Amino acid sequence: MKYSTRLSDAVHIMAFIAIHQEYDLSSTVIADSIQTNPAFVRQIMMKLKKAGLMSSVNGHAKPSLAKPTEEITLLDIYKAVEGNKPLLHLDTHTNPDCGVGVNIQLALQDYYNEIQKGTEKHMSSISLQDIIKLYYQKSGQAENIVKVQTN
Amino acid sequence: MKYSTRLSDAVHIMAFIAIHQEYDLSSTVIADSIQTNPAFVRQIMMKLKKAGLMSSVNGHAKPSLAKPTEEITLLDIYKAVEGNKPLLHLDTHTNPDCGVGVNIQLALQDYYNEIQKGTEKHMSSISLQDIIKLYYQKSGQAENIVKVQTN
DNA sequence: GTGGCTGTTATAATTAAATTTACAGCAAAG
DNA sequence: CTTTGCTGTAAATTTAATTATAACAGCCAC
Repeated sequence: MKYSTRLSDAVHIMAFIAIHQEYDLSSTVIADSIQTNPAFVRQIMMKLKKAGLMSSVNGHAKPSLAKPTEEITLLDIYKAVEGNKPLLHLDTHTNPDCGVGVNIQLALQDYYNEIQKGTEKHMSSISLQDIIKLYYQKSGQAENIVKVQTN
Repeated sequence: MKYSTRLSDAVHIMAFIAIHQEYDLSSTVIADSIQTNPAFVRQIMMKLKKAGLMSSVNGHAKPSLAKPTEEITLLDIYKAVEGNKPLLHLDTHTNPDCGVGVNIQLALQDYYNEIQKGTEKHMSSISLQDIIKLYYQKSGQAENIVKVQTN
């Protein structure tokens, strides 16, 4: 399949909203920045909304974050758009008549779960605010602009 | 796309070889355990071989591990079969005319790299021996059988 | 030499994802 | 109260990474 870029796109959307709170932000405007189409943006936005990370009103092009950027973590966004999809995937099609096949996968599962937990812990330590701060560093803008635009 | 199960299958193959060193292990026999086809098994085995994790002789159905199971890590196997494929994927199709789009993805990349490094460190701490040990626990067999079969 | 295997390539089928189209319903403007 | 543009949502299509399959040259042991 294609690689999923939902997490990246969702962060993009959230950051875009945080940075441009003063403008009208239709799904079309956001889609133009991601270079995708509005329906896809709306699909992701609905997942973020259902996860309690942003809010919006039907027919009204003014989405807003539901919490301060410091309180939204990368893990929150990951869970919102990817659900419980793990990073590593077992092969669940092994031969059930082969004890080795089944039990090796069961053993692997324990280690995959451990890895997943570690990664999620790491993701929960990164906030949207951290990402936006780094974004401003990357784009060479002054730090005080961050404060103006995210309040 | 489909989810990649190459890592799981590669571990399966390595463990299978470690556990059944006394038998002839044609790609067909191994494929039967994973319930896939021999050519796919051979493709993965070649990657493991090129990474220096196992050895085999053309025309001879007796593959063997190139190192003791304690010295082969999950990261070694991951790198062998997935190369530098990351776990999280940036959206590289954002609008280049939109500064936000580009710089948000650049900021994200730094955090993704950090996460990747953490995960790889974790994977490098898990050995094939660990997985095989847990496999024997899962299949309810005595620990001493492990020693007989992996020496 | 024969049979069975590995190593290798090329092609098809599968599957998860993104894209696109479509439309019902809401909100604000006139 | 009608128009316009938007959101929310579902369905159908296209794209892309993967697995599956087929084919065959070359090696090994008998």
